[in-house]
Amino acid sequence: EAQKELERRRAELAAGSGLPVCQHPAPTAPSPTQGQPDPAPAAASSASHNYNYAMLARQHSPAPRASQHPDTDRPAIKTYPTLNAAFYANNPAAGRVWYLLRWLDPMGRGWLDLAEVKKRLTEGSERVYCGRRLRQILNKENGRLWDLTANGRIRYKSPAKVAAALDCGRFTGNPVDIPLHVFLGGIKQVRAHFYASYHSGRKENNPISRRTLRELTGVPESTQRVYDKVAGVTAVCNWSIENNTREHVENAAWKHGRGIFEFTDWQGKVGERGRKYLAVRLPNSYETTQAKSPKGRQKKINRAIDLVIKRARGIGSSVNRIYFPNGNAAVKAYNRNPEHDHYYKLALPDSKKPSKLTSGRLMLWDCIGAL
DNA sequence: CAAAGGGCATACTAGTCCAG
DNA sequence: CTGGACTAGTATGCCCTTTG
Repeated sequence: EAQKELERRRAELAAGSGLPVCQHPAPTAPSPTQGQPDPAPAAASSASHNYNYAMLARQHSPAPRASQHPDTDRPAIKTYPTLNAAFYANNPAAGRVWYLLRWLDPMGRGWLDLAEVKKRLTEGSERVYCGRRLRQILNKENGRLWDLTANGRIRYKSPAKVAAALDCGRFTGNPVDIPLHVFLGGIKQVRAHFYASYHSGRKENNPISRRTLRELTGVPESTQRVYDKVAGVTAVCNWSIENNTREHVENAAWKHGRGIFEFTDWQGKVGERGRKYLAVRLPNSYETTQAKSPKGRQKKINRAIDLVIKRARGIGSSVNRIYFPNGNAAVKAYNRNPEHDHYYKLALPDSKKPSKLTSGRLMLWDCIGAL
């Protein structure tokens, strides 16, 4: 049946060597404008703006928003993690379509011929839905993510407008490239990559607990693990090393409860070989295969969002732990404000031997405890 | 529109483990 | 009642997608 046919096509895409995608406005060459502000206009910007951007795009030829995925050399779509989280929570299918619309409009005109869109997304190598399903999605988000106009066009909205419509606030972190084939795959894959982009867009991949991730992305812990596998996110196990003087033992026990355990440093990563330390497990940190994308127009988008949404900024909840790449930075920060636990990286991770526990890497941290 | 099948997301429990 | 992650299994119900 058609269901099977769809499965087959997706399997092909997943196996995807070569990927016969997008012959026509295909942004194949690496963009010379990469790293420059993204010339994609806000969808609702004036006609003259559109004209200028179009000229610009024509001069520099390749697509403004689409870039090559460095790992695979396959085409990718620039996405915004904040938006991805909002799409995830609201309507991932529509989010997928919105990104694909931008992909299908490499000039960034802000509108597309509806018939053409339907054709591309329901037939051939970019097929993601059957005609009816696509219609449902388009109708449902009409006025929110795009406008279906009387003259047979679809005018998709700018990132800022979409952010306002979804009420997701300012864009944080870096934009993230998600390979095109992900958008052409199953909805699970799309959701997984929307989730993973949170990790990819973070500036430092410091430890962060599953719980916090749930609060930030809306993805429950068990689902995060599933998505990690789907989207190629790997967890790094983090342990904090405490000194094992009597005073410290009591201190650590008081602070961490039963979470402490004894760590024997056979390899001499911390000090002399074989010495024993108290250790505490910190939250995982995560590594992804998705590539960061240049910030481009993000500042402008955020400014536009601010015109719409007024919202308090800064750290909302109290922070207990702060992470630093090295001891110097931690000490400096600690001297400024000793009210938090300051952690810094102790040893380079052992990348050779995956442990039973993590099936991945291990990172050791030292802690300058809060006063 | 209605229906249907299966995929998918999610929650929950229970238990385990804490370098190689 | 202070850690945090992971696995596996079970259960449930929604959603996705297609079709009649």
